[in-house]
Amino acid sequence: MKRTHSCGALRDTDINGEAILFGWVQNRRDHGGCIFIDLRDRDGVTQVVFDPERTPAEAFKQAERARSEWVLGIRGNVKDRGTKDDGTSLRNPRLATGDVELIAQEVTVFNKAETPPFEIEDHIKTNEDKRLEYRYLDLRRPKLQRNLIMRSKLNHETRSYFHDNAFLEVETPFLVKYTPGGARNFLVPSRLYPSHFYALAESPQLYKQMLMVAGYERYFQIVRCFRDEDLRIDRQPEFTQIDVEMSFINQDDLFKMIEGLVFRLWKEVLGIDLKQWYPDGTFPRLKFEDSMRRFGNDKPDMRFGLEHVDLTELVVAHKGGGIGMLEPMAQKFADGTYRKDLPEEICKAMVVPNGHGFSRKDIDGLEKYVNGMGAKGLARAKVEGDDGAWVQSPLAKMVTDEFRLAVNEATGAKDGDLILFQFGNEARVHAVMANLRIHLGKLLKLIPESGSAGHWNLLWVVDPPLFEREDGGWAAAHHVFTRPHDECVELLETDPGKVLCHRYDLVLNGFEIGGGSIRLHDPEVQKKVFSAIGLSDEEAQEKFGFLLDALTYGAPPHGGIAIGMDRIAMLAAETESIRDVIAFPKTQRANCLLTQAPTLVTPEQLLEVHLKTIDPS
RNA sequence: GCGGUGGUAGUUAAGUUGGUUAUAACGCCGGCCUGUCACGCCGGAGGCCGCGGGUUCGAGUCCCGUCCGCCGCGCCA
Repeated sequence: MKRTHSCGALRDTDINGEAILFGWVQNRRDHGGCIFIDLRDRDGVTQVVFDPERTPAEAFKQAERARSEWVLGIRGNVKDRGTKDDGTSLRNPRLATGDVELIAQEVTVFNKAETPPFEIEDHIKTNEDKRLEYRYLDLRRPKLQRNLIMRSKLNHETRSYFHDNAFLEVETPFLVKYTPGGARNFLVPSRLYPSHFYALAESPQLYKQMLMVAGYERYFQIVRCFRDEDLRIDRQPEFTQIDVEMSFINQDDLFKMIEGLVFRLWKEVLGIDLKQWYPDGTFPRLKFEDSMRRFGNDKPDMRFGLEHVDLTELVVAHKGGGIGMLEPMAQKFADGTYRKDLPEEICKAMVVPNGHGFSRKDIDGLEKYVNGMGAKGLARAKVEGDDGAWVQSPLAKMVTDEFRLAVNEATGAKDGDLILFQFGNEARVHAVMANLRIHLGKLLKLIPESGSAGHWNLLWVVDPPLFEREDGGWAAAHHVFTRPHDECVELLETDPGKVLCHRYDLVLNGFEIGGGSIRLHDPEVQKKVFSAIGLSDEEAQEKFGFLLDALTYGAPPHGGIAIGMDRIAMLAAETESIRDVIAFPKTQRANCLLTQAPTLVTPEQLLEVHLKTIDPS
């Protein structure tokens, strides 16, 4: 018996022909006379009819015995589904093959099946641990099959696009030298060198730069990366990047190349023309500083408003505006402890239009939410009447009229609106307000809980600072080979916090789907960067010596980007978890419920790699 | 590391102030049924209530510990 069609192939044009289908029993409906079996493969489902008047007795007996998930081969005649006696059609418009059915003539049972722990259907609700334990069954579900088929197309189009644009696909090592700083590495003990370890590559970053030095000019790779950090709904310990690096280009050239890729993927894989939103083929650019000010993070979801308003200057001008909690902060700006251009503390507000609909209980719920984010509370005020009075607000009794009116004006809040405030540590306020904005966006149904709702908002976030605060000093906010803006180079020594750099993130509907930079290839500037973060020449040499050496042998100007394939697939599949686009994902505690990895190993295995383990208790 | 939430039949869930034999739906098994397509009807089997301790005459329910799933914070250059 040889298969002639997939289970999703038959159409009314095949009527009166013969077909042989192989697949799994999706469903069996026994009517005492007729038996219907829905046969499923990765391509679809076809209804097979066992009719005592048209099906040989031997095949009919097989249908009586068959059960869910048995693997069958069925030869039969393709027939129109016809009509009922009253003339209504028996065709099933919900099925791609619903115009036809297969009248079984011969059945081969390739395999029987245990009753699966859950049904192989999209609509069945099963907890994720069970799904992961029986992942090979979960993966039979049409939804997951669609996701992985789509992901395969993303891979294919990505390769095709880069080959069309003269890129070379080059593989790089997974077993690499441990590099301190950044993400935690997985360690792999060396058998040949006692006490020595490889690290699993957290990305091919340094290798792709060396490929540029080697003159390969255009490199890409769809590559697995490993990071031993705690997991999230969009993070796995091993994940896939589209890794890209180009020589002799500037930021605009790189953007153009990646924009072309995203346009192509959406067109070819999803059938969506992004030109309807981005007619000139480019994505908008938003300065990091503006993104932080308006949205509180560097990956804003701009499908909706609820923008933040920075009130720090007002707080300072009004010396706290009568609100005791704001006074220490105002004082520190006044006496010069805090710089206005690099504030350590800020005050932000967000206006909920017509927020009077929020009850005390609703707002307490919001406060509970932000407290979970590390906030100390949620100051709020409902604006009422033509004079903009604040009501239902703990601030109302303290606030001066001048400050209240100034805040109303700055935020644009008017009668019926609700203002929410956060103040304190800059990073904390941004983070809390950014999360609160998303939370409210979903609560107010400005964006869906998950998914695009048919709206793809793409942008570049550009020009972030090169350094971030750390323990009173400065640390590299990105990798240390990020090129500062030329006009900022002298600030490296005088005012590192003000140095901006050629780093960029690609953002889609509030998810960072890619990030990269133009690299630093001038050894003099590189030294100044190391110096600013307190890294000595020796330390730099120890950590990155091989790349620093490489850069001295004629490095071309170069830059690149890494794009998160899992996140793109997740967003494109309109699913809320990265696990739905990965065939064999791990749990949030990085367990594999299917194989039980990680496991203990025997003393002999440990001895071979020269390790002793310590009982954590 | 921290916070939240959950773990009861194969699966998904309900289970009241602690109180008789722990429910339901789907699935499974058997019977009936010739047009269903998440078929329908009748019947049946199926339980370490995550695990370990404690309180109590009595624990699915209360307390302590622990393991696991999920969500978030920290972390992720």
